[in-house]
Amino acid sequence: MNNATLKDLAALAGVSPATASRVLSGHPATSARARQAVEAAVRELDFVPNAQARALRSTRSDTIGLLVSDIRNPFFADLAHTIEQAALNLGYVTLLGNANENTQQHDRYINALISRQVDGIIVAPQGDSSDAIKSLTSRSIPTVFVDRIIPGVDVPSVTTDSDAGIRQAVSHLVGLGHDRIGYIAGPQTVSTGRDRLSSFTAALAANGLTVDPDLIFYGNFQAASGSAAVHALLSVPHPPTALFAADSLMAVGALAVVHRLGLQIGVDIAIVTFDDIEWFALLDPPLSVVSHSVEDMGRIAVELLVDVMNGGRPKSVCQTSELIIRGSSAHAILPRTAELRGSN
Amino acid sequence: MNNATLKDLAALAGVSPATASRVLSGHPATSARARQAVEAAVRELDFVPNAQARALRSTRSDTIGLLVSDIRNPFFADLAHTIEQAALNLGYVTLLGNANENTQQHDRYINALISRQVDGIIVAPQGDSSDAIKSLTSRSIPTVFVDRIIPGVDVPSVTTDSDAGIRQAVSHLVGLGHDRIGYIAGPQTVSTGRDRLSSFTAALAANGLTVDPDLIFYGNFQAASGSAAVHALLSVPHPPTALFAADSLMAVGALAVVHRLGLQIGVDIAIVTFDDIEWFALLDPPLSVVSHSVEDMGRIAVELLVDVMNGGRPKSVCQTSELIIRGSSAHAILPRTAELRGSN
DNA sequence: CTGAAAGCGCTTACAG
DNA sequence: CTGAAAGCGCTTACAG
Repeated sequence: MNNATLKDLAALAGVSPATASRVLSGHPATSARARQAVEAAVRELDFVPNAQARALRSTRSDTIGLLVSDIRNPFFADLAHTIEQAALNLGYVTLLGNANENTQQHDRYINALISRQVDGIIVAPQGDSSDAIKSLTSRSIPTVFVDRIIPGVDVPSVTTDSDAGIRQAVSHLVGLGHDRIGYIAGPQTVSTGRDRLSSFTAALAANGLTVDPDLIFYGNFQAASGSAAVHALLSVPHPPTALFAADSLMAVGALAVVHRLGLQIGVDIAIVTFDDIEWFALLDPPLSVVSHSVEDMGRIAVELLVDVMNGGRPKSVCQTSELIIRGSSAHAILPRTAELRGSN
Repeated sequence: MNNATLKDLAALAGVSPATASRVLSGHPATSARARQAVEAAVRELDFVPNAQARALRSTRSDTIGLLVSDIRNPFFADLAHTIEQAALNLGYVTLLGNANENTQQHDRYINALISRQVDGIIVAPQGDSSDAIKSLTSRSIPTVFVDRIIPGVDVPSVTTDSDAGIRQAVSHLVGLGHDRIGYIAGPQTVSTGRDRLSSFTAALAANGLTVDPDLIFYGNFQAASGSAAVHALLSVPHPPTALFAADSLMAVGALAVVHRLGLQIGVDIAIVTFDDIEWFALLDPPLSVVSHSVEDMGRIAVELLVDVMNGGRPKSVCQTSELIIRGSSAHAILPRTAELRGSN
C-alpha cells in the first residue's frame, strides 16, 4: 500500500490539507493557483482519496446499497443493471448484495450495508418482517422497497399490480377452452408470492371457475420448484391443461420437465408465466408472459430513493402488468389433450 | 440517524471503549463478565459497528470487490453468485460493480473500490490496459483476474483454455459436412475475444480449411451484435452453413434473427456457441455449446484471492473447455441448405 | 483482563 | 482565499 494521503498531497502541492481537501471536493473558495498545484499533485501521486475517512467525517458516502433476492434471476439481474446505471448517473456507486432468497443472508447484507454507512438502500425484502429491516427504519436510513414489500412497514416502494395481467391471462386461457389451470405459486412469505396467487384466484372467480387446491403448487421462485410443480400437478386425478408460473425461474424448471415428458407446449399443454425475459420470445414456441417494465421499475426506485435522501416523503408507485400472448398459449385446447395426458 | 457508537455501548455496559471493542472483535483477553455486559448492551442498542471507522483504523475491511463485465450476461450473473457465496463463507462481503462492457465505467468502479479500501479485488478486466488497473497493482492491492486477463500485467488469473472445446466443435461441424462456418467473434480488445478467435482459426487449419475473412464478424459480446452478425454473414456471396458464436449473448441475438428469417436451426443452419447457459438446453432444438465450469471458476478465483491477501503468489489457473453436442448441430448438412439460403 | 491515549485520513466551522 | 485545530468512530500497542 503506497497509498498517498491528503497530507502527502498537500505537502507536494505546497498547500494545507484543508485547501487540498477543498480543491478535491470542488469547494468554490479556492484560488486558481491552489487548484492547479493540487491537481498536478493528484496526477503525480495517482492520488485516490480514502472514501472511508471522508464518509466518517462527512456522514455521506455517495454510495447506495441494493439488495436483490437472487442475482441469477434475470429479472433481478436486469433490475440491478438499470438501478446501478441510474445511480451512477447521479454520482452514486451501488453496492450490490444478493440474498439468494435466504432470510439470513438478507439480514446479514442489510447489516453490512448499514455498517458501511450507505446513504440509502433499495431492497427487495425477504420474508415477512425482519429485525434487520427494523434497524433500517429505526435508524431512519433512507430506504425504498422494490418489487416486494413488507406489510405494515411504512417505506416507499415500487411494485407491480399483478391483477390486470393475471386476469387477462386467465380470461385468455379460459377463452381457449381451459377450465383446469395449474398454478405454480411463489412462496407465501413474500408479498409478490401472495399477491399473484390472490390475483389468480380472483381471476378464476371472475371467469366463473372455482379454485381447486389440487391445482395449486407452492414453489419458492427458484427453478427446481418449477420442475417439482409439473410432476405434482400432472399427477393429480384430473390434471390441468394449462400451467401458469408465478415467476420466470419456476417457468424454466417447469419447461424442462414438460419437455422431458414429451408434451408439446402450446398443443398438449398451454404455458403462461410472469416476467418477460428476453429469451422467452426465442423459445419454440415462444412463451406467453405477464409482463411489466423492469427499466421503469429500476428508474423509479432510484428516483424515490433520491427523494427520500433529500428528506421527501414520496408516494409508493405501482406499475400495471399486461399479458403478451405468444405461441405457448396460442391454440384452443384439443380434444386429444386429455387422453394424451392420461398416458403419463 | 440514532446510531449508537462504541462509546455509548461501552457506557451502557459499564466498561471502557477498549474493552467493548475487544469483545466485539472476539479478542481473547476479555472477561466473561465484560462479554455478557457488552453483548446485552449490543442487543439493547441494536448496535451495528461503523465499518468505515474500523477499516480506517485497522486497514482491513473484510470486504472484497468484484467487477464484472456485464451483469445481464448470465455467465457473469452465475459467476457473481458463486464468488459472492464463497466469499461470504469466508467472512467477506462482496461489493459488486458492473462495467457494462464499458472501459470508462470499469475504471470508475476500480477507483471506487480502491477508495473504499477493499481487502482485495476480483476483476474481469476491460480492454487492453488501463490506468485504473495500474493503480491497483502499484498500490499492491491484492488482485485476481477472472475470465479475462490483460497481457503483460502480472496478476494471478482463472481463465478458460478455449482451444480444446473449439477444436472439438469445428471438427464436429466439419464432420457433418460444413466447410463454411461463420464465426461471430468477440471484441479483439478483450483477451477472451482474441483467444477464441485464434483457437477458431487454428481449428480450421487443423481441419484443412482456410480462413475466409468474409465469414468472420466482429461483435462486442452483446446481443445486438449477434443479430447484426447473422445479417452480415448470410449476405455474403457464398454464405456459411453453420454459425459459431463466441459468447451466449451474441448467440441470443443471432438466434432471434435466424428465427425471423425462417431458418430451421439444426437443419437449415447449424449453431454452436460458447458458454453453457441453463436454458440453452431448453431451446428447441437445444443448443450445442462449448462449455466450462462457472462454479469452479468462481471458487478458484476466491481461493486465489485469499492466497494473495495472505501474501502468497499463487499460479494462474486455466480451465479446459469441452464441446456438448445438442440438437442445434446434430444433423449432417442437407443438400437443400444451399438453395434455401439463396432465397434469403 | 482492563483502561487511557494516540491516531487512522479526512472535513469543516472558525478566525484571519 | 487559506490554515490550525478539532473530531468523525473505531483499534491497538502500552502500561498496569
